[in-house]
Amino acid sequence: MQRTSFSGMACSIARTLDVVGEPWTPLILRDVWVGMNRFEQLQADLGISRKVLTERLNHLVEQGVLDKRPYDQRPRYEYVLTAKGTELIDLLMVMKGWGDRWLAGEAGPPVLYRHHACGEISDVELRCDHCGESMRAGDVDLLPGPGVAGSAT
Amino acid sequence: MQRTSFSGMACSIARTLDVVGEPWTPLILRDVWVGMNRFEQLQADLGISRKVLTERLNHLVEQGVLDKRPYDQRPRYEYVLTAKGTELIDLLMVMKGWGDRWLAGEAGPPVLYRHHACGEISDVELRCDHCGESMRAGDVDLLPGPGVAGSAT
DNA sequence: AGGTTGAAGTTCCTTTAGGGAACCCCGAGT
DNA sequence: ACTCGGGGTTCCCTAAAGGAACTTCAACCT
Repeated sequence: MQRTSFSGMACSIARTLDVVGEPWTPLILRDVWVGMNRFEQLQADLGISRKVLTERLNHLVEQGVLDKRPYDQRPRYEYVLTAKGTELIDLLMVMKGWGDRWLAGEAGPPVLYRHHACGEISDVELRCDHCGESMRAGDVDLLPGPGVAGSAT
Repeated sequence: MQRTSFSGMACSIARTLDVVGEPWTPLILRDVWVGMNRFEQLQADLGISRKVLTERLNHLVEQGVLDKRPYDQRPRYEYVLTAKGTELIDLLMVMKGWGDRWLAGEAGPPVLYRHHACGEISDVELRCDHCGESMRAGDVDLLPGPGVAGSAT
C-alpha cells in the first residue's frame, strides 16, 4: 500500500508517528533499550523480516533515534539509543502501563519495573511539569501554539 | 502486505500496538478526543480513505476503546472514548511532548496544553506512582512479572 | 593459499493492506 | 416522488510486509 506521510501535518503527534509509527518500530526500540543491539539478535527475537528490519533501522538512524556504530574490526555494527531515542522510551513505558491495566488479563503483567529511586515495583503516571499534579486527558485545555498552521515565522 | 499480529507476544507494548498501532489510529483517537466524533468529520479532517476509517473505527469499538452510539432518529452515529480509550490519551500526550521537543523546529509547538489545576501552559512528565520521583528510561530495572511467558496460571 | 564461518545485509517473489474514487442505503424534509 | 446528507461499501491499483535464498566481507582454520 502507499502509506500517507503524516509529517506535513501541524501536529506533534502526527510528526512523532512518522518517526516511530511504522509497524515493528516500537518493538525494535524496546529491544534496543533492553540490550539487544545487533541485527541478528533483533531479527531472531522479533521474527521480523530481515528486509523490514533493515528499513526500520535505517530510518531510525536517519531520524537520529538510533546510533549505528562498529563494535569490531570486521564490518559488525550495533545500534544504540541516542538522547532523542532515549526520550522516546517514555512512550513505551506508558504503553506498557496501559497494556498491563487493560490487556494483561488474569495472568498479570509480563514485565515489572522496579524504580531505582524508591526500590518499589511501580508504574509511570503523568504529571504536570509545572505543578506536579496529575495531568491526563480531562485535565487540560488545548490552545493554538506558535507553530500552528498558518502562523508566519 | 500481510502484517504480523503482535498480540501473541507476552509483552504489554506489543499488545497495546495491536490495539492502537495501526496507521491512522492514534490520529483518529486525537480527533475523537478533541470533539470530532462523526465519520464525516474524521474523514474530512484526516483525509483518510473511507474504507480504512471504517476498519479502524470498527476495530476500536471491538477493542472497547470507542463507543458507537446513535445521535439521531436517523441512522447517524458518533464515536466517543470509553474509560479504556480515555486512558489511551496518555500516550498521545507523551507523543505530543516528544514531538514538540524534537520535531517542532523554529516554529515551536502547534498546540499547547493548559493544565486546569495550575492554569499554566505545561507538558506532561513521567513520575513513579509510588514515590512521585521522575521515572524514565534509565530509572528502572526490568523484572519478570506474573504474566511472563511460561508461567502457569 | 583455499575453504569455512558468521554478522549484516540484499534480492526476488507473493500476498495483502492502504489510497482513492464511485457507488449504495436509508430516513427526513419538501 | 424526489432530493439531501450521513455513513458507510465496492472496486481497482499500487506499494509495503513476509519469507526464503543469495551476497559480501573480514577473520579464522588447516
